Amino acid sequence: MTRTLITQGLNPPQKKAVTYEKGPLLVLAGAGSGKTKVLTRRAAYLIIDKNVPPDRIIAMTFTNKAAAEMKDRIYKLADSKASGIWMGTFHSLCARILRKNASELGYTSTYTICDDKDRKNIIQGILKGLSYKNQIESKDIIRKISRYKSYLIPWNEIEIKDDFSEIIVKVYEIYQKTLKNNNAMDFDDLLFNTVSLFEEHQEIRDKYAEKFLHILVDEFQDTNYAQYKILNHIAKKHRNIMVVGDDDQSIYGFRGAEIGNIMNFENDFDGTKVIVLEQNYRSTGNILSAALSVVKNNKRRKEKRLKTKKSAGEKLTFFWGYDPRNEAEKVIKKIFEEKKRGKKNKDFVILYRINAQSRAIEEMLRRYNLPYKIVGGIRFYERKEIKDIFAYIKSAINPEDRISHERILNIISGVGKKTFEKIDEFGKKNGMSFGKAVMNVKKVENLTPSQQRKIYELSKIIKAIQKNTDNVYNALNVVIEKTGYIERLSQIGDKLSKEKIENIKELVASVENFVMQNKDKSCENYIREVSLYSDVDGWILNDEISLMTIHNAKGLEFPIVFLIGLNEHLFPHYLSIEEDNVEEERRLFYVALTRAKEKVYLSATCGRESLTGFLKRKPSPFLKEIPKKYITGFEEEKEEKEEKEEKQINKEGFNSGDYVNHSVFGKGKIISVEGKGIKQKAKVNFSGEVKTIRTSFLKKQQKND
DNA sequence: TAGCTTGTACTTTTT
DNA sequence: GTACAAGCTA
Repeated sequence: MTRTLITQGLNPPQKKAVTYEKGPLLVLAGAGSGKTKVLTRRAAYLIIDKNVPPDRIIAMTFTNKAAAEMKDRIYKLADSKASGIWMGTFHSLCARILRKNASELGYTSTYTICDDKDRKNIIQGILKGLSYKNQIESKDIIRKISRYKSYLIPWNEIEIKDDFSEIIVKVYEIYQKTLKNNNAMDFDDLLFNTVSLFEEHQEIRDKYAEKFLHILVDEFQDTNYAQYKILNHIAKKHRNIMVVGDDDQSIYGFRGAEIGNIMNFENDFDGTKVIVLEQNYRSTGNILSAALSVVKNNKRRKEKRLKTKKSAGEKLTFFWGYDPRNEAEKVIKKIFEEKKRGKKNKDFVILYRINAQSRAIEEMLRRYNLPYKIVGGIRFYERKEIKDIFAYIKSAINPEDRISHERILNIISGVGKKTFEKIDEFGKKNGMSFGKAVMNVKKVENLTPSQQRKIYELSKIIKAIQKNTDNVYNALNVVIEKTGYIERLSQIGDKLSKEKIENIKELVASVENFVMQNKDKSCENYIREVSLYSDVDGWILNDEISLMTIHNAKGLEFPIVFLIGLNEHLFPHYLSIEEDNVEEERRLFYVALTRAKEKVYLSATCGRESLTGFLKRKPSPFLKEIPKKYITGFEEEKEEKEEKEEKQINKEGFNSGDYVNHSVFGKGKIISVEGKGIKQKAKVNFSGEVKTIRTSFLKKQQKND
């Protein structure tokens, strides 16, 4: 692509940002203002127009998906000239730097990256060992430790004030030592250790600072202290750092994101040029105005004048659901209406505050046979069967990794914790890594002959994997063939096992793809990449309705957005109120609305059934912040009336023998009825096919219908 | 040591 | 209504 094309179609401030010459640059980019476009065009501009070698440019994003999209777009602009550019998430780029310099910190380059589940297991083990288990929850400890790490505070620098902080420091210390013993790091360590590396070895820091002529940072409002520090280090020499962000979209405060980083950038980097992008290209007028009216209520923000050239469009539409199921059913009704007007499944996204809210929607989508995809939630790579398979490969490449070894030992029937400890003890006595101890299992005392035989078989499998570590596809096939993992699953033969086999097949396909697309096909490279993958990343859009949390939706756009569960307690979440974080929740609401291009549907429930009866819930206070001229269907007084109507429907008596109608299955005859109220279920015969269905989904039929 | 059963607590957001 | 953990038994 030529110079003129690189700046073609850009508005003046965008063009200014893309072609900015030298020094620190802060781009305040409102929602939908072409943030990614500016970043990718600038990268292409530097490479093609300014002849900057691509490996001297580093571009940091927050999600792998954003990185993949940027990569894709830059290659479209600059072709193979862009190859070699450092592009990825903060975590993946740090992992890369650490892999090269691991020995300086006492790790090897094959170190393992622990995911959340590993972390939880380790912490729980430590709590058990210290008999703190009943005093404190692992969840709280994990949060605290993670917080300390994101502020770069090691365990031995924490001031002990009370019993609680004493426990935390103790657990933190043991946790770090355990990780080190396993040649392992968690997500926070990737950032923490990169800073340690730079600060303890200035010559290494200087090397990277010299190397990176240009630094480009996306979603700057979500950087935490550690990330900010990393940027400071690598920007030290050339100071060509461009950060793009929107303080109104800062929604990761709980993870240590510092909105102050964007507020103070100008102070920290002398001579910063500020460019503001205020032209929104995504949403219609009503959507943008509604979103801005809400976020305007935040005190801590930079004033902006975001505008759109699109027409006002339809108003936001609000509706009540009696309870989450009824709300879900109404969402689906709206989807069918929109589909009649020509919309496709992939045009819809259903957003919610917390993952648990997906259940009611999911159930209903399945009932109506609508294809959907949940983005986030249980991540593919955190599934048991996938972690098991990976544990074999991880054990082969990192002999210090006890966690993975313990996992694969446990798969063997007749081998458990006791056996693991015996091998561990043997290894420690003889100065061997755990992996080496496994290789010498025949010398371990007090094992039954069958245990010895089985573990010896395992050691042969590990050796076979080690012969194939340069190609992860071959290594994976060794694992599957030699362990008989799939055979064992198919012998169980239930629905769950079949699903697991499908997941493994999906894994094989994705590994095959990885091997085809990457020069470095090694197990190390593959594991390092996917350890940092979240579910959003592998996300391919078929014609499916998307379901995700608002957090996961950041950076995405859809023609039609449903935002459900707009109730007190849930949104803003009650815990965030306790933590005095309502402004962040309001920004989250802003992010949700600004995902929409054409239409926003908002909904709340009157409450939900609970053990103590019907629990009434008020609407979210954010709804009241939307001026009436932008929204239709929301009147607080109406709440009561709607609720009564819903109750009436549910009171309709259903008896066996009644003829009923169902919106999907059609006409049927009730065989039997069970339960009362909203939970009432009926067995219904739909022309031969008998189904059990909640009576709230049925309509009574007049005799001659 | 493994698998089954019972019980209980749950429910923020994620790289 | 689920997911996980602890406890019991074979």
